[in-house]
Amino acid sequence: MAPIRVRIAPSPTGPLHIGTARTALFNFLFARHHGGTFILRLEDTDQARSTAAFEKDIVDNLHWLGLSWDEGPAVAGGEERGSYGPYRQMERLERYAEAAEQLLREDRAYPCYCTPDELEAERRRQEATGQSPSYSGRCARLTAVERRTREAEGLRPAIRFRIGPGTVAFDDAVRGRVEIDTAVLGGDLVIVRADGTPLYHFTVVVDDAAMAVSDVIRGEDHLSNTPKHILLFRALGHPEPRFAHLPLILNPDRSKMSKRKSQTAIDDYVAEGYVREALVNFLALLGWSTGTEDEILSLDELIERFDLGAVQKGGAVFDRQRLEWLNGQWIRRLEDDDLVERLLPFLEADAVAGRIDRVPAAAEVEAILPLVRERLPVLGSIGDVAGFFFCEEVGLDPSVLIPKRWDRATTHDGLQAARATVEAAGASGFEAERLEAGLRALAEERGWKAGDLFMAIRVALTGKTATPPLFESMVALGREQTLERLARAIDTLEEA
RNA sequence: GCCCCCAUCGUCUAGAGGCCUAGGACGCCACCCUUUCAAGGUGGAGACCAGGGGUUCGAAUCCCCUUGGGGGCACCA
Repeated sequence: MAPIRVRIAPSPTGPLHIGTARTALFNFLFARHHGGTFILRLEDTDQARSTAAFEKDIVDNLHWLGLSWDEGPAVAGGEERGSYGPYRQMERLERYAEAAEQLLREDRAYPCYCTPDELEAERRRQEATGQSPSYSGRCARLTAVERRTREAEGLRPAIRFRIGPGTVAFDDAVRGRVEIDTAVLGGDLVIVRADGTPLYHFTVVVDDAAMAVSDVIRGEDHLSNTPKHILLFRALGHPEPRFAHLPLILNPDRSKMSKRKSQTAIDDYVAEGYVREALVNFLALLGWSTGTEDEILSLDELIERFDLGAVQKGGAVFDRQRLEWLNGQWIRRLEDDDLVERLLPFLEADAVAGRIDRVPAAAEVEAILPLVRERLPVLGSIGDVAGFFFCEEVGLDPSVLIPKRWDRATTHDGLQAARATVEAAGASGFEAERLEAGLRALAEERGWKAGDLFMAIRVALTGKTATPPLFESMVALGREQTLERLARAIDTLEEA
């Protein structure tokens, strides 16, 4: 059997899309599971929409996800590796020209002089009469003389591939046998534009053939196009690869996931603080499952257990809540120093945005990790959860400062007593258990509910009612800061 | 319109004829833990397996039809 070679072939006409990432992942898992080769090919023949910035976004984010490829551009705009290159379609133009030439020579393709306007009009007429849009084949039987006449008129032809009668069948790895009548393919297919640039259905086949791709694993949106590809493989005299069409990722309304209805750019998820492990884990389980009840799976585990045959046929709705849960699971599993390193950029962003006053050192972040770890649904929440540690002052709203069951006087009283207690504990007593014991004793002595006292202190120190554990937070904040913030809260109550 | 694909809790899914009075996870609800928020633990609600016909001793699982949903039909990818 030929070696396993699969590819992901994004076009740099937009940022890396969730769906593309999922297709890349499945190709990657398949290749790694079988010890095959994973290829990245950039389909940049749509020059009007392709940009270097999108290429960078795609390549960088694929790297970020950890989906390393064996052949293709190593980095955006950079060198390529692999012996089947080049891996950018705009650099493969001669090959398409040659292949088109071959098809022309064998009369499996022909020049078509119809203009876009004429074709558009034809399509309109067909739709108006309830027919399905299909090229009439007007230029299919032009004689050599007729062609010369048109050339003499200065007309530049597109090239059309002849779609013969019959039915094309293939065995899809996830769907089983699929048969499609070629009559339904829309007529002879344009493979090269009038300006000489090749079209997708053509380049994909020429390249998959040239790159010896063994398995084409892609989204279900290509299922209906597969017969065109198979016909092209045959015309080119190349054995066709195996096909596997993955179920689509869906918007909440079950339509194909789109930018309009969902957040589709991987980069946006990165920016919010989703970790690669969670995204990969989540995407892998969208449309595939291990058949067991295991849900938290690392990339290595996914590789080991991946099975194309176990892929679901129906589309899967992208459920953000489930992704968020998985993200929390993975954040809890990261090593301390790793998590710190991933948190730092978010703190830097918070500082730039003025949400915190300074960027803490790695050691400081590591020190509060136990306090914040299980409170981070995404890395980007670090500012909300722990920002008060890195602010000079905290915003104090008297109405929040005063606990529900307390009034202003009690709160003032409570904070003053608390401050005295903390101060009396001294530097040596500034330790979570001692602080808690001292403050509990204070509450008891004054007949206060400990929870109320703690809440007043919590808000005084953090400005919020939902925070990491209080006493550990006091320790992390330091004695001086704690006393200072308590004093400021007391002042605030006096002024209000 | 035509063609293709699909169909188990709201969502992701387990299920390859008897183990299913359909299991797990997310979300939701309750309780426990608890200084708040999380996390964690326990329990619960939630699917007449889209509907109807077959096949079979027996069907979520096989076949057919219907319905519903999705995708594709470009000189986009």
